[in-house]
Amino acid sequence: MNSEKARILHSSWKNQCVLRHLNADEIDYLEETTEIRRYKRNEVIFMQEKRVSGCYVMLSGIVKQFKTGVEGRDYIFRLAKPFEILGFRSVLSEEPACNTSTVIDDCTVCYIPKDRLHHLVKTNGEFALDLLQVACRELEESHSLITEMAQKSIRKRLAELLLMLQYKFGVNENQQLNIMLSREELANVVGTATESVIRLLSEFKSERYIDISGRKIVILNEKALEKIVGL
Amino acid sequence: MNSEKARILHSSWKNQCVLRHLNADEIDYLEETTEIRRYKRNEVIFMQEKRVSGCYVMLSGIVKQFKTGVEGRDYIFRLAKPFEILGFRSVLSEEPACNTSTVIDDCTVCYIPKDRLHHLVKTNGEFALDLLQVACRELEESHSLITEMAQKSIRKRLAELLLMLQYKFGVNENQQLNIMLSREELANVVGTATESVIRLLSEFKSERYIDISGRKIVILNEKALEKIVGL
DNA sequence: CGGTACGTTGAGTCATATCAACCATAGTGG
DNA sequence: CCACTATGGTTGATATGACTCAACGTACCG
Repeated sequence: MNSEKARILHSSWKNQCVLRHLNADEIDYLEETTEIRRYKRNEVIFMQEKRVSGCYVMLSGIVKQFKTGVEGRDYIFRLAKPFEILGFRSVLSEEPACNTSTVIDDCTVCYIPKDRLHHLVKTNGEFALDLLQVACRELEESHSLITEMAQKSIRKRLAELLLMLQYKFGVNENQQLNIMLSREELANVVGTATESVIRLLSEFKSERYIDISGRKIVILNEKALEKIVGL
Repeated sequence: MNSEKARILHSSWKNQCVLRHLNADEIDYLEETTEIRRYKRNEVIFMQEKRVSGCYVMLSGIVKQFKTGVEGRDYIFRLAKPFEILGFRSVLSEEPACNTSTVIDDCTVCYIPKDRLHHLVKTNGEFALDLLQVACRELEESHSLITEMAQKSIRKRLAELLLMLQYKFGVNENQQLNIMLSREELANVVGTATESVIRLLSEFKSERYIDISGRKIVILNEKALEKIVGL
Protein backbone atom coordinates (compact mmCIF):
# COMPACT_ATOMS: atom_id res chain seq x y z
CA MET A 1 0.00 0.00 0.00
CA ASN A 2 2.88 2.29 0.65
CA SER A 3 4.49 1.31 -2.58
CA GLU A 4 2.64 3.98 -4.51
CA LYS A 5 3.75 6.65 -2.10
CA ALA A 6 7.33 5.48 -2.15
CA ARG A 7 7.36 5.27 -5.92
CA ILE A 8 6.03 8.80 -6.25
CA LEU A 9 8.29 10.28 -3.62
CA HIS A 10 11.42 8.76 -5.08
CA SER A 11 10.59 9.47 -8.70
CA SER A 12 11.87 12.42 -10.61
CA TRP A 13 9.00 14.81 -9.95
CA LYS A 14 10.71 16.21 -6.91
CA ASN A 15 13.28 17.80 -9.15
CA GLN A 16 10.59 19.95 -10.68
CA CYS A 17 9.50 21.47 -7.42
CA VAL A 18 10.81 23.05 -4.29
CA LEU A 19 11.89 19.68 -2.88
CA ARG A 20 14.68 19.31 -5.39
CA HIS A 21 17.49 19.83 -2.92
CA LEU A 22 16.39 17.08 -0.58
CA ASN A 23 18.65 14.05 -0.54
CA ALA A 24 17.54 10.42 -0.34
CA ASP A 25 17.65 10.36 3.44
CA GLU A 26 15.52 13.44 3.66
CA ILE A 27 12.99 12.01 1.24
CA ASP A 28 12.83 8.90 3.42
CA TYR A 29 12.30 11.18 6.38
CA LEU A 30 9.41 12.83 4.57
CA GLU A 31 8.00 9.52 3.44
CA GLU A 32 7.39 8.40 7.00
CA THR A 33 4.52 10.84 7.42
CA THR A 34 3.59 12.34 4.08
CA GLU A 35 0.39 11.25 2.41
CA ILE A 36 -0.79 11.21 -1.16
CA ARG A 37 -4.28 12.70 -1.20
CA ARG A 38 -6.86 13.06 -3.92
CA TYR A 39 -9.50 15.76 -4.20
CA LYS A 40 -12.39 16.30 -6.60
CA ARG A 41 -13.79 19.49 -8.12
CA ASN A 42 -15.02 21.94 -5.49
CA GLU A 43 -13.53 20.04 -2.57
CA VAL A 44 -11.81 22.18 0.03
CA ILE A 45 -8.14 21.50 0.74
CA PHE A 46 -7.82 24.03 3.53
CA MET A 47 -9.91 26.93 4.65
CA GLN A 48 -9.46 30.53 5.65
CA GLU A 49 -9.34 31.11 9.43
CA LYS A 50 -8.79 27.43 10.12
CA ARG A 51 -5.56 26.02 11.50
CA VAL A 52 -3.45 24.05 9.07
CA SER A 53 -1.33 21.10 10.04
CA GLY A 54 0.84 20.89 6.95
CA CYS A 55 1.42 22.01 3.44
CA TYR A 56 0.74 20.48 0.04
CA VAL A 57 2.76 19.91 -3.08
CA MET A 58 0.53 19.53 -6.11
CA LEU A 59 1.06 16.48 -8.31
CA SER A 60 -1.85 16.91 -10.73
CA GLY A 61 -4.93 19.04 -11.27
CA ILE A 62 -5.67 22.70 -10.68
CA VAL A 63 -6.43 24.50 -7.45
CA LYS A 64 -7.70 28.02 -6.80
CA GLN A 65 -6.64 30.01 -3.78
CA PHE A 66 -8.89 32.82 -2.70
CA LYS A 67 -9.63 35.17 0.14
CA THR A 68 -13.15 35.96 1.22
CA GLY A 69 -13.60 39.67 1.85
CA VAL A 70 -15.79 41.32 4.43
CA GLU A 71 -18.90 41.48 2.25
CA GLY A 72 -18.54 37.80 1.40
CA ARG A 73 -17.10 38.32 -2.05
CA ASP A 74 -14.19 36.13 -3.00
CA TYR A 75 -10.99 37.23 -4.59
CA ILE A 76 -8.95 34.56 -6.37
CA PHE A 77 -5.29 35.50 -6.22
CA ARG A 78 -3.74 32.29 -7.46
CA LEU A 79 -4.43 29.35 -9.73
CA ALA A 80 -1.97 26.63 -8.87
CA LYS A 81 -0.81 23.83 -11.12
CA PRO A 82 1.32 20.71 -10.61
CA PHE A 83 4.58 21.01 -8.68
CA GLU A 84 3.56 24.22 -7.01
CA ILE A 85 3.36 24.29 -3.24
CA LEU A 86 0.32 25.35 -1.23
CA GLY A 87 -0.14 26.46 2.32
CA PHE A 88 3.45 26.68 3.47
CA ARG A 89 2.91 30.29 4.50
CA SER A 90 0.54 29.43 7.32
CA VAL A 91 2.59 26.43 8.32
CA LEU A 92 5.75 28.46 8.72
CA SER A 93 4.16 31.43 10.42
CA GLU A 94 2.15 29.14 12.73
CA GLU A 95 -0.95 31.17 12.01
CA PRO A 96 -4.37 30.09 10.75
CA ALA A 97 -4.72 29.97 6.97
CA CYS A 98 -5.37 33.38 5.49
CA ASN A 99 -7.09 31.97 2.43
CA THR A 100 -9.11 29.06 1.17
CA SER A 101 -7.91 26.52 -1.38
CA THR A 102 -10.43 24.56 -3.40
CA VAL A 103 -10.21 22.33 -6.41
CA ILE A 104 -10.87 23.46 -9.97
CA ASP A 105 -9.70 20.27 -11.67
CA ASP A 106 -9.51 16.96 -9.82
CA CYS A 107 -6.09 16.72 -8.26
CA THR A 108 -3.62 14.70 -6.32
CA VAL A 109 -1.35 16.31 -3.78
CA CYS A 110 1.45 15.30 -1.49
CA TYR A 111 0.69 16.35 2.05
CA ILE A 112 3.67 17.32 4.19
CA PRO A 113 3.09 17.71 7.94
CA LYS A 114 4.25 20.82 9.71
CA ASP A 115 6.98 19.34 11.85
CA ARG A 116 8.74 17.75 8.88
CA LEU A 117 8.73 21.00 6.96
CA HIS A 118 10.08 22.94 9.91
CA HIS A 119 12.80 20.44 10.52
CA LEU A 120 13.91 20.42 6.90
CA VAL A 121 14.04 24.20 6.72
CA LYS A 122 16.23 24.35 9.79
CA THR A 123 18.60 21.60 8.75
CA ASN A 124 18.91 22.00 5.01
CA GLY A 125 20.09 25.44 3.98
CA GLU A 126 19.65 24.82 0.28
CA PHE A 127 16.08 23.77 0.85
CA ALA A 128 15.43 26.86 2.99
CA LEU A 129 16.87 29.01 0.25
CA ASP A 130 14.66 27.36 -2.35
CA LEU A 131 11.57 27.92 -0.25
CA LEU A 132 12.62 31.50 0.32
CA GLN A 133 12.94 31.97 -3.39
CA VAL A 134 9.47 30.56 -3.96
CA ALA A 135 8.08 32.93 -1.36
CA CYS A 136 9.97 35.85 -2.90
CA ARG A 137 8.74 35.03 -6.36
CA GLU A 138 5.16 34.88 -5.16
CA LEU A 139 5.71 38.16 -3.38
CA GLU A 140 6.98 39.77 -6.52
CA GLU A 141 4.03 38.43 -8.52
CA SER A 142 1.71 39.73 -5.90
CA HIS A 143 3.23 43.20 -6.03
CA SER A 144 2.97 43.24 -9.81
CA LEU A 145 -0.65 42.23 -9.54
CA ILE A 146 -1.43 45.04 -7.11
CA THR A 147 0.21 47.57 -9.38
CA GLU A 148 -1.87 46.34 -12.28
CA MET A 149 -5.06 46.41 -10.32
CA ALA A 150 -4.35 49.96 -9.30
CA GLN A 151 -3.60 51.12 -12.80
CA LYS A 152 -5.33 48.98 -15.41
CA SER A 153 -8.93 48.78 -16.53
CA ILE A 154 -11.08 45.68 -16.15
CA ARG A 155 -10.93 45.24 -19.90
CA LYS A 156 -7.13 45.12 -19.84
CA ARG A 157 -7.04 42.81 -16.87
CA LEU A 158 -9.46 40.38 -18.45
CA ALA A 159 -7.48 40.29 -21.68
CA GLU A 160 -4.35 39.68 -19.68
CA LEU A 161 -6.01 36.93 -17.69
CA LEU A 162 -7.02 35.07 -20.84
CA LEU A 163 -3.46 35.24 -22.14
CA MET A 164 -2.12 34.10 -18.79
CA LEU A 165 -4.50 31.14 -18.66
CA GLN A 166 -3.41 30.03 -22.11
CA TYR A 167 0.25 30.41 -21.22
CA LYS A 168 0.09 28.70 -17.86
CA PHE A 169 -2.43 25.91 -18.46
CA GLY A 170 -2.22 25.45 -22.20
CA VAL A 171 -4.86 24.40 -24.72
CA ASN A 172 -6.33 21.09 -25.86
CA GLU A 173 -6.44 19.67 -29.38
CA ASN A 174 -9.28 22.07 -30.28
CA GLN A 175 -7.30 25.08 -29.11
CA GLN A 176 -9.62 25.43 -26.13
CA LEU A 177 -8.10 26.56 -22.87
CA ASN A 178 -7.44 23.56 -20.65
CA ILE A 179 -8.67 25.42 -17.62
CA MET A 180 -12.41 26.02 -17.43
CA LEU A 181 -13.67 28.63 -15.03
CA SER A 182 -17.19 29.85 -14.37
CA ARG A 183 -18.02 33.47 -15.21
CA GLU A 184 -18.06 34.18 -11.51
CA GLU A 185 -14.61 32.68 -11.06
CA LEU A 186 -13.26 34.77 -13.91
CA ALA A 187 -14.79 37.82 -12.24
CA ASN A 188 -13.21 36.88 -8.94
CA VAL A 189 -9.77 36.69 -10.52
CA VAL A 190 -10.08 40.00 -12.30
CA GLY A 191 -11.81 41.63 -9.36
CA THR A 192 -15.06 42.70 -10.92
CA ALA A 193 -18.74 41.73 -11.24
CA THR A 194 -19.76 38.67 -13.23
CA GLU A 195 -21.94 40.79 -15.50
CA SER A 196 -18.92 42.84 -16.48
CA VAL A 197 -16.98 39.70 -17.38
CA ILE A 198 -19.87 38.45 -19.48
CA ARG A 199 -20.18 41.73 -21.34
CA LEU A 200 -16.47 42.01 -22.02
CA LEU A 201 -16.22 38.38 -23.13
CA SER A 202 -19.01 38.81 -25.65
CA GLU A 203 -17.36 42.04 -26.76
CA PHE A 204 -14.12 40.15 -27.36
CA LYS A 205 -16.10 37.47 -29.14
CA SER A 206 -17.92 39.87 -31.44
CA GLU A 207 -14.56 41.38 -32.38
CA ARG A 208 -13.24 37.88 -33.18
CA TYR A 209 -10.51 37.99 -30.55
CA ILE A 210 -11.89 34.87 -28.87
CA ASP A 211 -14.51 32.22 -29.33
CA ILE A 212 -16.68 30.99 -26.49
CA SER A 213 -19.13 28.19 -26.04
CA GLY A 214 -20.07 27.78 -22.43
CA ARG A 215 -16.92 27.59 -20.39
CA LYS A 216 -14.79 26.58 -23.33
CA ILE A 217 -12.69 29.48 -24.52
CA VAL A 218 -10.51 29.67 -27.63
CA ILE A 219 -8.13 32.55 -28.16
CA LEU A 220 -8.33 33.47 -31.85
CA ASN A 221 -6.26 36.63 -31.94
CA GLU A 222 -3.49 36.71 -29.39
CA LYS A 223 -1.94 39.87 -30.81
CA ALA A 224 -5.17 41.79 -30.43
CA LEU A 225 -5.45 40.79 -26.80
CA GLU A 226 -1.85 41.75 -26.18
CA LYS A 227 -2.58 45.09 -27.73
CA ILE A 228 -5.49 45.61 -25.37
CA VAL A 229 -3.24 44.86 -22.42
CA GLY A 230 -0.87 47.43 -23.83
CA LEU A 231 2.48 45.77 -24.36
CA MET B 1 35.92 54.77 12.66
CA ASN B 2 34.55 51.28 12.86
CA SER B 3 33.59 51.80 16.44
CA GLU B 4 30.22 53.20 15.52
CA LYS B 5 29.45 50.25 13.31
CA ALA B 6 30.58 47.76 15.91
CA ARG B 7 28.58 49.48 18.61
CA ILE B 8 25.44 49.45 16.52
CA LEU B 9 25.85 45.89 15.33
CA HIS B 10 26.40 44.53 18.80
CA SER B 11 23.71 46.56 20.51
CA SER B 12 20.27 45.30 21.23
CA TRP B 13 18.55 46.49 18.05
CA LYS B 14 19.23 43.25 16.28
CA ASN B 15 16.76 41.57 18.60
CA GLN B 16 14.00 43.68 17.17
CA CYS B 17 14.56 42.58 13.62
CA VAL B 18 15.12 39.56 11.49
CA LEU B 19 18.72 39.23 12.64
CA ARG B 20 17.72 38.18 16.13
CA HIS B 21 18.85 34.60 15.81
CA LEU B 22 22.39 35.44 14.78
CA ASN B 23 25.02 34.67 17.40
CA ALA B 24 28.05 36.79 18.26
CA ASP B 25 30.27 35.04 15.74
CA GLU B 26 27.77 35.61 12.98
CA ILE B 27 27.44 39.27 13.88
CA ASP B 28 31.22 39.55 13.67
CA TYR B 29 31.03 37.85 10.30
CA LEU B 30 28.49 40.41 9.16
CA GLU B 31 30.47 43.26 10.63
CA GLU B 32 33.40 42.62 8.32
CA THR B 33 31.50 43.91 5.32
CA THR B 34 28.30 45.60 6.42
CA GLU B 35 28.09 49.35 6.23
CA ILE B 36 26.02 51.92 8.04
CA ARG B 37 24.60 54.27 5.42
CA ARG B 38 22.62 57.47 5.66
CA TYR B 39 20.12 58.80 3.15
CA LYS B 40 18.16 62.02 2.94
CA ARG B 41 14.60 62.69 1.75
CA ASN B 42 14.06 61.65 -1.86
CA GLU B 43 17.38 59.83 -2.20
CA VAL B 44 17.20 56.48 -3.95
CA ILE B 45 18.34 53.40 -2.05
CA PHE B 46 17.89 51.00 -4.94
CA MET B 47 16.06 51.16 -8.21
CA GLN B 48 13.71 49.03 -10.26
CA GLU B 49 15.42 47.06 -13.05
CA LYS B 50 18.86 47.62 -11.58
CA ARG B 51 20.96 44.87 -10.05
CA VAL B 52 21.24 44.94 -6.30
CA SER B 53 24.33 43.83 -4.41
CA GLY B 54 22.84 43.51 -0.99
CA CYS B 55 19.92 44.19 1.28
CA TYR B 56 19.20 46.79 3.93
CA VAL B 57 17.98 46.74 7.49
CA MET B 58 16.45 50.06 8.47
CA LEU B 59 17.70 51.69 11.66
CA SER B 60 15.81 54.98 11.48
CA GLY B 61 13.62 56.99 9.14
CA ILE B 62 10.91 56.02 6.68
CA VAL B 63 11.27 54.54 3.20
CA LYS B 64 8.71 54.04 0.45
CA GLN B 65 8.88 51.10 -1.94
CA PHE B 66 7.07 51.46 -5.22
CA LYS B 67 6.75 49.96 -8.66
CA THR B 68 6.57 52.08 -11.77
CA GLY B 69 3.88 50.82 -14.11
CA VAL B 70 3.89 50.86 -17.87
CA GLU B 71 2.34 54.32 -18.22
CA GLY B 72 4.89 55.73 -15.80
CA ARG B 73 2.57 55.90 -12.85
CA ASP B 74 3.96 54.74 -9.54
CA TYR B 75 2.29 52.44 -7.11
CA ILE B 76 3.55 52.51 -3.52
CA PHE B 77 3.04 49.11 -1.95
CA ARG B 78 5.02 49.55 1.22
CA LEU B 79 6.09 52.17 3.72
CA ALA B 80 8.93 50.76 5.76
CA LYS B 81 9.97 51.81 9.24
CA PRO B 82 12.94 50.96 11.50
CA PHE B 83 13.96 47.32 11.88
CA GLU B 84 12.25 46.26 8.72
CA ILE B 85 14.35 44.73 5.96
CA LEU B 86 14.48 45.96 2.38
CA GLY B 87 15.59 44.36 -0.84
CA PHE B 88 16.24 40.82 0.31
CA ARG B 89 13.83 39.51 -2.31
CA SER B 90 16.05 40.50 -5.21
CA VAL B 91 19.17 39.45 -3.39
CA LEU B 92 17.88 35.94 -2.79
CA SER B 93 16.37 35.43 -6.20
CA GLU B 94 19.46 36.85 -7.91
CA GLU B 95 17.23 39.00 -10.10
CA PRO B 96 17.23 42.75 -10.69
CA ALA B 97 15.16 44.76 -8.23
CA CYS B 98 11.49 44.75 -9.09
CA ASN B 99 10.80 48.01 -7.34
CA THR B 100 12.36 51.28 -6.32
CA SER B 101 13.03 52.34 -2.73
CA THR B 102 13.34 56.01 -1.90
CA VAL B 103 13.45 57.98 1.31
CA ILE B 104 10.43 59.68 2.88
CA ASP B 105 12.13 60.64 6.15
CA ASP B 106 15.91 60.85 6.48
CA CYS B 107 17.15 57.45 7.44
CA THR B 108 20.07 55.27 8.43
CA VAL B 109 20.31 51.72 7.24
CA CYS B 110 22.59 48.76 7.70
CA TYR B 111 23.74 47.44 4.36
CA ILE B 112 24.32 43.68 4.15
CA PRO B 113 26.11 42.36 1.07
CA LYS B 114 24.64 39.51 -0.90
CA ASP B 115 27.21 36.84 -0.15
CA ARG B 116 26.90 37.27 3.62
CA LEU B 117 23.14 36.99 3.48
CA HIS B 118 23.29 33.87 1.34
CA HIS B 119 25.83 32.26 3.60
CA LEU B 120 23.84 32.95 6.73
CA VAL B 121 20.64 31.58 5.23
CA LYS B 122 22.38 28.37 4.31
CA THR B 123 24.17 27.86 7.60
CA ASN B 124 21.69 29.14 10.18
CA GLY B 125 18.34 27.40 9.99
CA GLU B 126 16.71 29.63 12.57
CA PHE B 127 17.73 32.68 10.61
CA ALA B 128 16.39 31.16 7.39
CA LEU B 129 13.12 30.41 9.13
CA ASP B 130 12.88 33.99 10.40
CA LEU B 131 13.49 35.37 6.93
CA LEU B 132 10.92 32.99 5.54
CA GLN B 133 8.42 34.21 8.08
CA VAL B 134 9.10 37.80 7.12
CA ALA B 135 8.57 36.94 3.48
CA CYS B 136 5.40 35.04 4.30
CA ARG B 137 4.02 37.87 6.36
CA GLU B 138 4.67 40.32 3.54
CA LEU B 139 3.01 37.89 1.17
CA GLU B 140 -0.05 37.68 3.35
CA GLU B 141 -0.22 41.49 3.62
CA SER B 142 0.10 41.73 -0.09
CA HIS B 143 -2.75 39.31 -0.68
CA SER B 144 -4.96 41.19 1.74
CA LEU B 145 -4.15 44.39 -0.06
CA ILE B 146 -5.09 42.93 -3.43
CA THR B 147 -8.38 41.68 -2.08
CA GLU B 148 -9.15 45.12 -0.72
CA MET B 149 -8.22 46.83 -3.93
CA ALA B 150 -10.51 44.49 -5.81
CA GLN B 151 -13.44 45.04 -3.53
CA LYS B 152 -13.28 48.37 -1.75
CA SER B 153 -13.94 51.92 -2.95
CA ILE B 154 -11.28 54.60 -3.01
CA ARG B 155 -13.07 56.29 -0.16
CA LYS B 156 -12.76 53.20 2.01
CA ARG B 157 -9.15 52.64 1.07
CA LEU B 158 -8.18 56.21 1.87
CA ALA B 159 -9.90 56.04 5.26
CA GLU B 160 -8.10 52.81 5.93
CA LEU B 161 -4.77 54.28 4.87
CA LEU B 162 -5.12 57.17 7.30
CA LEU B 163 -5.82 54.75 10.14
CA MET B 164 -2.91 52.58 9.11
CA LEU B 165 -0.53 55.54 9.01
CA GLN B 166 -1.56 56.57 12.49
CA TYR B 167 -1.18 53.04 13.81
CA LYS B 168 2.14 52.31 12.18
CA PHE B 169 3.94 55.65 12.42
CA GLY B 170 2.15 57.29 15.31
CA VAL B 171 1.44 60.97 16.02
CA ASN B 172 3.43 63.87 17.47
CA GLU B 173 2.53 66.02 20.48
CA ASN B 174 -0.07 67.86 18.39
CA GLN B 175 -1.76 64.63 17.34
CA GLN B 176 -0.45 65.12 13.82
CA LEU B 177 0.59 62.00 11.91
CA ASN B 178 4.35 61.55 12.13
CA ILE B 179 4.53 60.56 8.51
CA MET B 180 3.98 63.32 5.99
CA LEU B 181 3.17 62.36 2.44
CA SER B 182 2.39 64.52 -0.57
CA ARG B 183 -1.07 64.25 -2.11
CA GLU B 184 0.48 62.40 -4.98
CA GLU B 185 2.12 59.91 -2.64
CA LEU B 186 -1.17 59.31 -0.86
CA ALA B 187 -2.77 58.74 -4.26
CA ASN B 188 -0.03 56.31 -5.20
CA VAL B 189 -0.62 54.26 -2.09
CA VAL B 190 -4.36 54.11 -2.53
CA GLY B 191 -4.06 53.62 -6.26
CA THR B 192 -5.97 56.62 -7.55
CA ALA B 193 -5.53 60.10 -8.98
CA THR B 194 -4.23 62.94 -6.82
CA GLU B 195 -7.38 64.95 -7.48
CA SER B 196 -9.48 62.15 -6.02
CA VAL B 197 -7.38 62.13 -2.87
CA ILE B 198 -7.71 65.88 -2.51
CA ARG B 199 -11.46 65.75 -2.91
CA LEU B 200 -11.90 62.93 -0.44
CA LEU B 201 -9.58 64.52 2.11
CA SER B 202 -11.52 67.78 2.06
CA GLU B 203 -14.71 65.76 2.29
CA PHE B 204 -13.36 64.03 5.41
CA LYS B 205 -12.31 67.41 6.73
CA SER B 206 -15.67 69.06 6.19
CA GLU B 207 -17.27 66.17 8.05
CA ARG B 208 -14.82 66.72 10.93
CA TYR B 209 -13.25 63.29 10.63
CA ILE B 210 -9.82 64.77 10.13
CA ASP B 211 -8.05 68.10 10.16
CA ILE B 212 -5.52 69.04 7.52
CA SER B 213 -3.09 71.88 7.09
CA GLY B 214 -0.73 71.19 4.24
CA ARG B 215 0.76 67.78 4.76
CA LYS B 216 -0.01 67.68 8.44
CA ILE B 217 -2.97 65.46 9.13
CA VAL B 218 -4.80 64.97 12.41
CA ILE B 219 -7.34 62.22 12.84
CA LEU B 220 -10.23 63.69 14.83
CA ASN B 221 -12.76 60.89 14.65
CA GLU B 222 -11.23 57.45 14.44
CA LYS B 223 -14.56 55.69 14.87
CA ALA B 224 -16.04 57.48 11.90
CA LEU B 225 -13.15 56.45 9.69
CA GLU B 226 -13.41 52.88 10.89
CA LYS B 227 -17.06 52.96 10.03
CA ILE B 228 -16.26 54.13 6.53
CA VAL B 229 -13.84 51.24 6.12
CA GLY B 230 -16.65 49.01 7.28
CA LEU B 231 -15.44 47.05 10.29
C1' DC C 1 10.55 88.84 -9.57
C1' DG C 2 9.69 84.87 -12.27
C1' DG C 3 9.97 79.96 -11.92
C1' DT C 4 8.80 75.46 -10.46
C1' DA C 5 6.43 72.15 -7.83
C1' DC C 6 2.46 71.28 -5.34
C1' DG C 7 -2.32 71.85 -4.17
C1' DT C 8 -7.23 72.93 -5.27
C1' DT C 9 -11.56 73.29 -7.73
C1' DG C 10 -14.87 72.65 -11.60
C1' DA C 11 -16.87 70.44 -15.58
C1' DG C 12 -17.49 66.66 -18.47
C1' DT C 13 -17.00 61.83 -19.58
C1' DC C 14 -16.79 57.04 -19.29
C1' DA C 15 -16.17 52.63 -17.37
C1' DT C 16 -18.07 49.78 -14.26
C1' DA C 17 -21.39 48.49 -10.54
C1' DT C 18 -25.96 47.56 -9.38
C1' DC C 19 -30.54 46.03 -9.93
C1' DA C 20 -33.89 43.49 -12.26
C1' DA C 21 -35.76 40.49 -15.46
C1' DC C 22 -35.26 36.56 -18.17
C1' DC C 23 -33.39 32.20 -20.34
C1' DA C 24 -31.13 27.58 -20.34
C1' DT C 25 -29.94 23.51 -18.15
C1' DA C 26 -29.94 19.91 -15.14
C1' DG C 27 -31.29 17.52 -11.23
C1' DT C 28 -35.09 16.27 -8.00
C1' DG C 29 -39.10 14.32 -6.24
C1' DG C 30 -43.89 13.39 -6.72
C1' DC D 1 -43.13 12.19 -17.18
C1' DC D 2 -43.84 16.66 -15.66
C1' DA D 3 -43.62 20.47 -12.69
C1' DC D 4 -40.28 22.44 -9.37
C1' DT D 5 -36.24 24.38 -8.02
C1' DA D 6 -31.59 25.72 -8.17
C1' DT D 7 -27.73 27.35 -10.56
C1' DG D 8 -25.37 29.70 -13.96
C1' DG D 9 -25.52 32.66 -17.83
C1' DT D 10 -27.24 36.73 -20.42
C1' DT D 11 -29.11 41.25 -21.44
C1' DG D 12 -30.95 45.91 -20.57
C1' DA D 13 -31.59 50.10 -17.99
C1' DT D 14 -29.81 53.12 -14.80
C1' DA D 15 -26.75 55.21 -11.54
C1' DT D 16 -22.41 56.81 -10.09
C1' DG D 17 -17.64 56.68 -8.69
C1' DA D 18 -13.59 57.95 -10.27
C1' DC D 19 -10.56 59.74 -14.14
C1' DT D 20 -9.16 63.35 -17.16
C1' DC D 21 -8.42 67.83 -18.57
C1' DA D 22 -7.98 72.43 -17.72
C1' DA D 23 -7.61 76.50 -15.12
C1' DC D 24 -6.12 78.67 -11.24
C1' DG D 25 -4.17 79.37 -6.47
C1' DT D 26 -0.26 79.02 -3.28
C1' DA D 27 4.23 78.76 -1.55
C1' DC D 28 8.82 78.39 -1.53
C1' DC D 29 13.43 79.34 -3.78
C1' DG D 30 17.04 81.35 -6.21
